[in-house]
Amino acid sequence: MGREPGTVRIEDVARAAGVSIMSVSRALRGVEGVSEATRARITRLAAEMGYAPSRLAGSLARATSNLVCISVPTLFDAVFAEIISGMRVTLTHAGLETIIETSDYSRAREAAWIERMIKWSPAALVLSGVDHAPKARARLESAGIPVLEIWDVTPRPIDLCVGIDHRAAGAAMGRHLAGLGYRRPAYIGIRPGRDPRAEKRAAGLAEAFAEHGVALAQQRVDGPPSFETGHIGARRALARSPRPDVLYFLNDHLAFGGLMACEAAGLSVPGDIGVAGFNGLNINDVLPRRLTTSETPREQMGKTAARLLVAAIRGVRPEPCLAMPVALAPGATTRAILRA
Amino acid sequence: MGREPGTVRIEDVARAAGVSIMSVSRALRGVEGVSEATRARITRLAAEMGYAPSRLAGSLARATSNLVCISVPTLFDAVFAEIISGMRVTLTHAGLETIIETSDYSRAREAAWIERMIKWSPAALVLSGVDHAPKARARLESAGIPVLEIWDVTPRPIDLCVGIDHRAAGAAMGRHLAGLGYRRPAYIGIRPGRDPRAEKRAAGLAEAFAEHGVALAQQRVDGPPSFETGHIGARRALARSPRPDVLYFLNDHLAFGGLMACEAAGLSVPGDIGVAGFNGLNINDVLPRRLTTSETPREQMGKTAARLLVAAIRGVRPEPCLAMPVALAPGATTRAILRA
DNA sequence: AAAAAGAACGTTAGCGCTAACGTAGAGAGG
DNA sequence: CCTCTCTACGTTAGCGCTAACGTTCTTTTT
Repeated sequence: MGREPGTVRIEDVARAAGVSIMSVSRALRGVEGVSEATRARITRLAAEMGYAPSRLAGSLARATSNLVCISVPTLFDAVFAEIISGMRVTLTHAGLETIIETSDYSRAREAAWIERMIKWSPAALVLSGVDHAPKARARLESAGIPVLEIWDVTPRPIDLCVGIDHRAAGAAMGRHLAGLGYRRPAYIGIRPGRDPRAEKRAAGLAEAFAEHGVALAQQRVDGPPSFETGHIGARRALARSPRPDVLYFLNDHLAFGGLMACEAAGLSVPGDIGVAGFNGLNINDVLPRRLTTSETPREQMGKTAARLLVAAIRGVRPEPCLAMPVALAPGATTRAILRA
Repeated sequence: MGREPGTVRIEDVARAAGVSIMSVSRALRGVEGVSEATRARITRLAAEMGYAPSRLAGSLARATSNLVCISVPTLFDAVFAEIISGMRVTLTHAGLETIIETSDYSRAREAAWIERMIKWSPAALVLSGVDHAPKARARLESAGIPVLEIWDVTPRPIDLCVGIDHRAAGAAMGRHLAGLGYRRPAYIGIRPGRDPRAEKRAAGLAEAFAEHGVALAQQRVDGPPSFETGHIGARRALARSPRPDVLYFLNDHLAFGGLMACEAAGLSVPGDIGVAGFNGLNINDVLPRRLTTSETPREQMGKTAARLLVAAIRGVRPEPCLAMPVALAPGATTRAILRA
């Protein structure tokens, strides 16, 4: 309850300007109901006095804050940093503040965080993916807060979703690789259940190869989705018999680690084995051989998502689900043409 | 002002429990003044009713929130993600919520953000580096909010600082490289003024070489601190005459890009040219030749910083400035021994 | 010129919570 | 038996702001 002694309150500005606090409130919020002359005087005075309107009080009075709470699995992967970066421009422009959480691929952590965030009366919530704890989904649907799901798509989003079709992306890569004549594919990923999007891509890949009567081998590594994990996964996959002829990694991080492992094992890429990743990270721009990958529009996805979200916050309900394009980017780590 | 219809208020819980709202408040906050039986009953009821105490109202009444606002230059670089990750564990455990901002290496953006954050009555602010806009510093000193500066050190922090001595780290690398016989060093970085810490490292390196009467060449690239920027910078540096015999990059990202550029140019590393970076990123774990670099304790720094910050929030003033160790990590991208 | 309309303010009543203080009743001490 | 103290509550008065509704006073309309 202690009122900070140095704090300038709206009342102080009102007194100094010789008006009521409502005029100050209206003037500073840019709301109608004050003459331009008065508004200018108040604005100047407020700046001089170093008045900073309390968001706590304002949000409490309006029963909603300008916070947009964003949950991503991790920030170690630049992918989510890029999506967030894309969103921020639009959100900041709309006067919204962002809170970021990293769930470390845990639904329970995401659910607990949602519970905490609701207490802030946020303007909106942004979740990564479309697979959430059932409790969390129920809570959100009853809370009436706009929810945006990013990075994945579903026909039944909570409110809005903007993402990519991971299964289709995996299938596209699968068809591409199968078309190049690969017949002993292996997927290198982390423990199942951690990253649902990666599982969908793997499933898509498996589907595509299944059309050729080929089964997908899987090599799981218990660890974070890192360079090192790809390195380990590749080493293990290479030790298998028969040796895979192409490795599809969870993402480009793992793929790069895997590429290093293949070369360290004395294998020629793509001569002896193919390597493919996912995302189109910028490490690709400096590699002597570009990684075969699928390019995802992270920044653009963020921008689009934020635009839709701002509209939703303002009461517009646009199309509920938007799928962004994924571009297959054949590189030099897989064959260029069908091998006879 | 609209009271959301579905919202459960503390009053609703109080009525249901047949007690006053203060008992509910006390019970749920774990404060003394309620019998254990009553507390248990209230806690159970609150959970059943789905009551979520409003942080807005609570923070307003207390005149301080549980928000810790953290500003970092970028999240594209995993370095800051790791520092944040280290801090979060401790902060979350202490019941603090984190807000993250990326300033994109702009003091003006940092200053504007500080201004916005003050309106939330945060429990503390965390800034990256010790070089801030003068206005921002003044504002913070008068606001009475605990401020933690991370990633760099200074004898005169705003409140607390936990970081590393970048000049010393640069000097240590300089002495190491000079000791290996390198005499035509070049620093590859981004536009001066963007990253003050990198400038300090470059200055340290220059100092060390100056002791041998050697001047440091500099190659600046106008761009983000990325793989690509290192690639471009290295290409340009290699075109110079005389050609440098060792390249010290802003960080490991640039260094890796530069390493690729050197190899693409047909140079042998470390035979023809040495390459050194900074940070000790985990990409190093999968490279065929480890990059010569300085390892920084990011996660540990975050943990330590958060511990100090929590203490400061609770009113304890520990040592104001803490320097963490930086470990020189000679790799295979520089000579192993002095060349005759 | 009287009535209606509109601009530019001010007043009132909260938003949902907590600090500080008040109070009733039980138990202890003399 | 009467204080005294302590526990377990309740009551009061805000925290700093905004929505909704008044109140002037000027301008427009008929």
